[in-house]
Amino acid sequence: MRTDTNEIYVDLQRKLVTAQLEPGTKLKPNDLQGEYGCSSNTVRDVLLRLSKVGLVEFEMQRGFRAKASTPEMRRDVTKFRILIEQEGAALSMKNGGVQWEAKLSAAHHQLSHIETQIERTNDVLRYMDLWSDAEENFHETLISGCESPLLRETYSNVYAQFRQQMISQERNFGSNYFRSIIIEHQAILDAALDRDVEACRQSIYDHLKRNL
Amino acid sequence: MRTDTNEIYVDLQRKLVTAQLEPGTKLKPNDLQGEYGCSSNTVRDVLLRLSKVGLVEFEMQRGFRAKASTPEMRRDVTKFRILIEQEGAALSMKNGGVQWEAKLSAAHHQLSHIETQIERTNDVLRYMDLWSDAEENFHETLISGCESPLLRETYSNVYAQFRQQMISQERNFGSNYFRSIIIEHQAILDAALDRDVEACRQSIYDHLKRNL
DNA sequence: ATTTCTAAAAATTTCAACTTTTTGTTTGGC
DNA sequence: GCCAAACAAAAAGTTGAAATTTTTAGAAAT
Repeated sequence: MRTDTNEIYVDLQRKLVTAQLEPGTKLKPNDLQGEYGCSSNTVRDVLLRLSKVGLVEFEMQRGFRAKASTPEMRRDVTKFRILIEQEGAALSMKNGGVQWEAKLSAAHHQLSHIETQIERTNDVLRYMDLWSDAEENFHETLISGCESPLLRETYSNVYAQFRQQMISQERNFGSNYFRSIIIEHQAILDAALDRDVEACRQSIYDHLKRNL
Repeated sequence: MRTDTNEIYVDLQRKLVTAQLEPGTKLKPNDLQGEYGCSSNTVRDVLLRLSKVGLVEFEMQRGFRAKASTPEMRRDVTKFRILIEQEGAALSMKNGGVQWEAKLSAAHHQLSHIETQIERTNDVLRYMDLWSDAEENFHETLISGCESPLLRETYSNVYAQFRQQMISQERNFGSNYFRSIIIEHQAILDAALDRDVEACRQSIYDHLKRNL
């Protein structure tokens, strides 16, 4: 009846990027242990692994806490995400083949479908999880042709941290917001498929600059 | 009489970046436990923390191994290091004050002193540890004015991985080698102090391109 | 000879008790 | 009344062993 360790990892990860565990919260293995019906040591293991992604801060003899969120950190993670995503996209445009174009096109189609639904129904909550996955998938697909495992892994971490930092901020989730990002995602896709590196860099910047 | 956990971390880290633990080696907590007079679980903790830096690979239910080294990975880590270092240096040149210039100048002075010694005496081994520290310090100081904790942390990890990947390769440690890098480090310093972003980007590239 | 299956061995992960360190509170001195 | 030392409570880290999983190796079957 024990929860699989990997499920604990995934569950904690989700709680961290959705701010169910708010930034700065102390994460005590002993408290969390109860939730999952495992020993505190197992939780400790999971938290160490989450600290690799940057969602959790670890300090020797002082335990763990959900990574803090400050205006400076939010600007930092945004700047860094822009850098990595621009570079990854540029490399993808250089190296990517038709297959990359196809995958990107598909990812965008799916994302854009969900975003249109949200805009029409104005029911953000209902589609939030779906949208989250699709957004991440689109951005990761964008850089997926870069042929650099290190860059991709770094991006994946930065994206997670970005979510974590911003989620508590984004109270601007009206349908206006989605009208904007529909256009922004489209601009990124168009530039990418055109292999217009400068336009793509610009549209990535435009997409994220509200967080600077 | 127990070894402090942090010492275990530092010791393993050193063995990893110096290839005393060769890339790809399986790292079994049970084997290493003996070396340090602690339980295997403590070693496990340390290895999880080292996997955050990217020196150790971890796979669930399959344990740990020193990160592998292949030509592709060496190229990847080099490309990525160039990217991060160029960007960090550019930002430092933009944001850095006199203090940054002073620290950079000092770091270079120290490094250049050691490199001159090595070139004269041709006794690489004797100065290797000193040189390693000075080289890392110079490059980290170069980007230290970038005002982005994330970029600095990423660089620190990438630098460590770079070392790990290259150490087994660099059999080109003759005095020719040091003659070259003395010039290269000087070029980086000069460009940085001149705040000539393009020249600095170029000299960073020139410094690392041999590994591409 | 190659593949598949099974049993033993080895390695990894989990656990709950124990030790150390940190944190917070109370008490006593100034 | 304020600071500091001592104490108590809580949290973090460590341990050795048990439980689980993966790997290895040998036997049986195709």
